[in-house]
Amino acid sequence: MSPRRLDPRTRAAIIDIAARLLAEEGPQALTTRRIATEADASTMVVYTYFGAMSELVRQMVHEGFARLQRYFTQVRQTDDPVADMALLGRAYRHNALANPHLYAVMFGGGALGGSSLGGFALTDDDRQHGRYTLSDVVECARRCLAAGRFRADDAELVAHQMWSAVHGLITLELGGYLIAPYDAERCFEAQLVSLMVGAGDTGEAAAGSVAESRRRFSAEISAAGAAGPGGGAHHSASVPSRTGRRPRPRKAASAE
Amino acid sequence: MSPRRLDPRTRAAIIDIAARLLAEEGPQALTTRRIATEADASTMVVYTYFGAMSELVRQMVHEGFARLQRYFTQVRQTDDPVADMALLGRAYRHNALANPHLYAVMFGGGALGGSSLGGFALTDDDRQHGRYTLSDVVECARRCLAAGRFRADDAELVAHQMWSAVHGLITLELGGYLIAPYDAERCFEAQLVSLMVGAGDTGEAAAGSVAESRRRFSAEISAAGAAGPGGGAHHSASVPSRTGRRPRPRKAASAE
DNA sequence: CTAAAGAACATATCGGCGTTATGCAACAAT
DNA sequence: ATTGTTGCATAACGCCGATATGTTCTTTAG
Repeated sequence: MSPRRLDPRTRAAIIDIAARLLAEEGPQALTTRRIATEADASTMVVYTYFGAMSELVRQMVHEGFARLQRYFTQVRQTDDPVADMALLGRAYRHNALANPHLYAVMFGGGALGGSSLGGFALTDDDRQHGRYTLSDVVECARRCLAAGRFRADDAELVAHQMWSAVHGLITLELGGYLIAPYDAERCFEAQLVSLMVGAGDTGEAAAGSVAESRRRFSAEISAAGAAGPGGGAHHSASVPSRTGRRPRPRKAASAE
Repeated sequence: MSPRRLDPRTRAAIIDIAARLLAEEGPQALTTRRIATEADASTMVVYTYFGAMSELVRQMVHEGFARLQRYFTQVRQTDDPVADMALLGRAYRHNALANPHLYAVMFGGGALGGSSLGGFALTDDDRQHGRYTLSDVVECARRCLAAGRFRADDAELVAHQMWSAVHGLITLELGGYLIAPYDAERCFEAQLVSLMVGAGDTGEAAAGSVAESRRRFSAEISAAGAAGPGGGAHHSASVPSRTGRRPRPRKAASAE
C-alpha cells in the first residue's frame, strides 16, 4: 500500500541533478529537458517521479532548509550566548552564499516571484517548515535573555528581528546592491553589532561577542560544511534505469 | 537627430499596460503576447519600442525606484530626526506593499532569480540608480547623528543597516513568512525601535519617536500616495495606432 | 505633385518551454 | 504461459520570447 512504488534512488538522483544544475548554471538551466538529458532519460522522469516541475523545486527547497538546519546544529552553545547568536547569523549567511540560487528560490521564488521556475509556489506548510528552522535562533535568544544580555522580553520576537535583518542584508548582497566601500562584509559586521545592541546588549559587550563569533566561525562553520549537495550525498548521480534497458530502436535511426 | 523617432506616448502607454498587468495579475501575465493584445497591436510593439522584454522590465524597475523616491520626498524634516527616519521606513514599506510584484522584480528579479521574467538582469548602473534612492536615508541619518540621537559615526553605514533590515522584513512579509502572532505589523514596529536603539538611541527616546512616526504616517504617506501607476499617469492607456490602421486582410481568410 | 526613402507594423515562423496522451517493453502474479 | 501493472520513450499541444520578411504609411526631395 506504499504510495511510492518508484525507486527512491532514482528520485534522489534526479534531485541531485536538479540541484547541481541550479547551483552551477542557475535557474534557467533547471528545465525538464535539461534534467532528462543529464539523467540520460526522457522528460517524463520529472512527471513520473514528481508529478510536475514545481514539486521537484519544492523538494529542493525542503532540502535547502534542511541544509541550513545542519549549519545551525554546528554552532556550539557556549557561556557567551550573544556570540552564539552572532555565529548563527554567520552560519545563515554562509549557507546562503554557498547556495545562492537555492536561497533565492527559497525566499524569492515563492509567493514573491510567482513566475520564476514555472510558476511554482510554496504552500503554507512549506513556509511553516521553513520557519521551524528558526527554533534554534529562538532558543539562543532565550539564553541571551536569561544571561541578562538582552533586554527585550520576547525571545521569539527577537529571533524574528535577527532573521529578517540578516535575511535582508543577504538578499541585497546576492542582488548586487552592496558595493564598496559599503560592501556586504562591512555591512554585515556592523549589522551584527547593531542587532545585539538593539536587542539590549551594551556596545562593548556586543562588539566583543561579535568579534568572538568571528574567531569561532572558521572552526565551527566554514570548515567541513554541511554534507554534500544532495543531503545524504553518496549516491552517484545517475539513473539506474532498472535493468539497463536501452532506448529501443523503434524506427531505427531514420531521422534524416 | 533624436535617437528616438518612436512616439513616446505609445512607449508610455505600453509601460502602463505592462505595469498594470504586473500589478494586477502578477509576473506570469507579463508576456509579449498579452501586452500586444492589451495594446491592440502585435507582439512587435515590444521589440520596436524596447528591443526586448528585458528592457521593458528594466524601464519598469526604474519607474519603481522613482515611485519610492516620491514617497521619500513626502516625509517632512522635523526636529525629531529619529521619527523622520522611522517614517522613511514606513514609507519604504508602504511603497513595497502597494506594488508588491514590482518590488519583487526590483530586488528579486535581477541577479538573484535570473529566470523570472525571461531571464532579464539588472545592470550595475541600474543598481547604482536604485542605491541612489538611499541618499534621503543617509541625509536623515546625518541629522540623527547631529542631534546626538545616534552614536555611530558613519551615516551612510547606518543608512545601509536601516535599508537592509527593513528590506529583509518586507521580503519575508511578501513571501508569506510572517504570520500571527509574529505578523509583519508587529515585527515591523519592534524592528523600528530596535534599529534606532542599535544605532545609538535610548530605548525610551526611540519608542517615542517611532510612536510619533506612526501618528505622522497617515498624513504624510498613506494619504494621497505617490501619483498613479504610470508616473505622469494621465494618458489613457491605449496605443494611438497612428492613423487607426486596420489589420489589412492581406490574403483574406484563405488559409486552407 | 510625384517619387524615392525609411519608419512602423502584421504575419508567419523558429526554437524552447512545461505538460500530456499514447503505446510499447519489462516485470510480477497467477 | 497468460495477464495486469508499471515505467518510460515518443510525439504532440499550447504556450513563451524572439526574428525574418514584406507591406503599408509617413516623410522628405526634387
